[in-house]
Amino acid sequence: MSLSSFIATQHAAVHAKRERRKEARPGELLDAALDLFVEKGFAATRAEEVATRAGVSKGTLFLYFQSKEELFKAVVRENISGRFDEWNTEFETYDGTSAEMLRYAMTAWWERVGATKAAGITKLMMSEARNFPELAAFYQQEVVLPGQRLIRRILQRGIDRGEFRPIDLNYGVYTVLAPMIFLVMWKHSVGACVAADADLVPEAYIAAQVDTLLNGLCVRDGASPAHRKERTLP
Amino acid sequence: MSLSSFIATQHAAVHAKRERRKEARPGELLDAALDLFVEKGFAATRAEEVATRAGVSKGTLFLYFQSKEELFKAVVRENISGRFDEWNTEFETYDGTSAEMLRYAMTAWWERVGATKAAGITKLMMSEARNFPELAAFYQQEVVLPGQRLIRRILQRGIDRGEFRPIDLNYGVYTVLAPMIFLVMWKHSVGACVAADADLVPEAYIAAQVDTLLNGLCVRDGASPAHRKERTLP
DNA sequence: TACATTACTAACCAGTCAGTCAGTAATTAG
DNA sequence: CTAATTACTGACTGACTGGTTAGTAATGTA
Repeated sequence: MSLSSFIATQHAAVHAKRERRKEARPGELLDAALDLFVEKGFAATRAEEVATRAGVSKGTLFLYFQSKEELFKAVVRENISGRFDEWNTEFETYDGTSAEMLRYAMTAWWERVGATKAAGITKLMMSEARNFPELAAFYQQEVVLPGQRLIRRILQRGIDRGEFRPIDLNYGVYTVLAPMIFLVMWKHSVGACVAADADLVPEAYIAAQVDTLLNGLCVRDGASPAHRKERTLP
Repeated sequence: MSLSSFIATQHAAVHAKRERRKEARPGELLDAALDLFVEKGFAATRAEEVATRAGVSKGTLFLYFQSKEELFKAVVRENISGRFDEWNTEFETYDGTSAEMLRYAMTAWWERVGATKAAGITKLMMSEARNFPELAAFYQQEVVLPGQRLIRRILQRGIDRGEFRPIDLNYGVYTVLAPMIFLVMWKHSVGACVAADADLVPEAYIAAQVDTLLNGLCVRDGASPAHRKERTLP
């Protein structure tokens, strides 16, 4: 829970007194909404619960956001959109090999997005896009397309430099995207309710995916990289 | 729509006459439920809609299934569980290379599962597991664990034969699983409502994933396989 | 202190939905 | 043909929810 919504909750619990804090409300409502949307999804989150967690009544929520859908859009804008500028410039100035760059991108993505609540929004959209087409279109424009462009640029760089094989980028993008989306989905579904999920450590998962992505499963013809152990045939 | 539920719908539409068909009802209800669960998810599917599509009233649905959750479990048992015996024996008798085997497994999975309505159940579970923990536990036992064991056996075979690198199988399983789950999620979310999805052809996607999975993104040191085109440095 | 403004609340509305049950009608038994 | 059985119906219940609004109380102003 964020500091502001903690304070809001304390206010609601301790003082029964009604307060007027026009500037703070939207932020507190957005924090509460993010928590609940991530935890329960869009459809299953009740407007009144968001309001209560933010320390206000349901009426106040609809005073600041004209509908539940608008509330959701505001949450996306607040937490996801606008991060892509930062990422794009970061990768323009990167000067290592493309393999290193891809590894860095995927590990950094986990630290800065995958492991945060923002990733819960990705899971939510994958889950509920079909039932809320307007939100899906919004998210597609605001998040998916920018993300795909970024991945494509990394792969294109590797191919241009002769480091990566000249694969079809239209599918190569998904080769990078799929393991990340899968991890988010898994952590927010199975991971949230099945105990047996402890054996999927995100950092190790990402490392394993990058390794296979770069080097493949098959044994190699050429020189052995350090990580590969030799093995005798049975 | 299956033949039986088509007949049921016709009955409901044409004859207003009430019929007694005790043996046919469960199957028709399960067919209708599968369609609707796949299309709208578990929570968003209304019991009455299932009944109507099966050509009966809501009361009749609850005559055959004691609750919506039990209806869902029956759908899973009918459509998914019990397919694993067939798969296991099929792979026990396979005698090609492990690379071929993996490619075969993933393409066959798409044809026999991914492209069918059954895959919609996978998407549903990933989406709603958190809100329905009991269903999640059921699905984990009935579907997820058997599936993971199967993938693990394929990879283990490759490693035992010296065809695959000796990777950590606990993560290797996800290397194979992730692209398939991602495809299902994508097709059932973005693919169901965003037009720009036409550029993801499942068969080509699977082929690209298998290729990268086996050979990696990086250019190779050794001899070129047939599919790899040589490319001059810029 | 008196009045005006407005952030905020709580009761309310209209609509939804899983699950129930008294009753109806198709079928079978006697 | 009558009576018993039972598959089936649809109206109903009670709980819930997004959104509205009349009214309340905190604050500013004079």
